[in-house]
Amino acid sequence: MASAHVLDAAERVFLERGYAGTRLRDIADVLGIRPASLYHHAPGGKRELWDRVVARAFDRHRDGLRTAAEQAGPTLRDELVSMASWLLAQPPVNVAALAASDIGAAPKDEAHETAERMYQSLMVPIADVYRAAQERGEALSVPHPDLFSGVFVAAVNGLAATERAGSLPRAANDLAAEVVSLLLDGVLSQREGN
Amino acid sequence: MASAHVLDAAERVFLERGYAGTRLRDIADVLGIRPASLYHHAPGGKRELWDRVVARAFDRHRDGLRTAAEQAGPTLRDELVSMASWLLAQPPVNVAALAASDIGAAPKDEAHETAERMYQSLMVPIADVYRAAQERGEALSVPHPDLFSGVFVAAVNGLAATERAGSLPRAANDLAAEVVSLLLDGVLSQREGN
DNA sequence: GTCTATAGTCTGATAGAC
DNA sequence: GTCTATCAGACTATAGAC
Repeated sequence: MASAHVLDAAERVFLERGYAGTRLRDIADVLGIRPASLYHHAPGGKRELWDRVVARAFDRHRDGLRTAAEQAGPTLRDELVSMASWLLAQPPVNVAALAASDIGAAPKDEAHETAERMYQSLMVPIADVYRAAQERGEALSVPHPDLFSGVFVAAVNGLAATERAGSLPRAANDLAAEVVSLLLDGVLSQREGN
Repeated sequence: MASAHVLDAAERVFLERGYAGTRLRDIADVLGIRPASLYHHAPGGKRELWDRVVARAFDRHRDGLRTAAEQAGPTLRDELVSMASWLLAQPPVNVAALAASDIGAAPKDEAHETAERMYQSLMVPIADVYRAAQERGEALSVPHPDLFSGVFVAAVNGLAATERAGSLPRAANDLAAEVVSLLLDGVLSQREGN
């Protein structure tokens, strides 16, 4: 049960309004059915839909980020640009903010589980490529991969938000390259890429 | 009406659970009063409490950021470290994510107003010091102040979130200096400060 | 797989006493 | 300024027909 079609609709609404702000009615409207019909696809109701949506989104991010890194060039910069592009191309709004809004509301143990899953799916893949680059001797000045990955994800999401606000009209690939350059080279730098 | 004490309680709960996830009961519990009593302080009910909390928080951020910049040294780096420190010392959780959770839920015109207020209070003060530094010839490689301010706010918030997750135990001032260094110098750089 | 009908609960809000 | 009592509406969820 709970076909991809139903989860797509649920994800769209949950991402836009958060868990508490979403009514079953909203999801049903997107599908063109009645709220009661949702219980055929997800007997556990609203909470089951949420859990499935979050789990699927995090898995997608983990796989997408890993694949993006693998398909990219050999340098940290190439890998990060590829990952940032993938993130920027992702569905409207960021999964992290979505999950964070729920973390405050959900029971403590469930919140912790969500936070852990987010960490594993978003931070770890980035920290991994960063750590590998460190071992290759590429990245030096920021010792902690976790610090970098946290800032990276936040920066890309912030960039996406700023972009959608309309104040920065330009292409997605350019944006990815620009934010990566900002993090790798810094704003004071004038050096050429690598 | 709506004393600071009441707004403090409301802000604490709203910041933690978001607008939709907050019940008047929760705010009343913090104050040790009954939900109905809240209507004496805010006749407009939940929505009025929210509006006052958001307006006050944004004003506080605008003033706090401006003051932090003024009290800091003459360089962009000093100003940004001061601003980052102030942001990191702010109440639990970030105002941006809070507002964003509401933007998806609120009516379109109100959402636009909230977004505009957030932009004016968070992005503009940072973009201002960045622009001034550009005119002094300090910052070069990122042409758009809006791009930088968006990434800056997001990075600091992401840093705060990562910090609270417990994986990076260290002092707040160090964190501020580190994230500013990351943005100004980049991770590949090994140069000394400016 | 979707529907109607409805139960049960929660929540925002109002009225009026103290 | 806070209370009790209460209403009206909205929401999740269930039961059972089609």
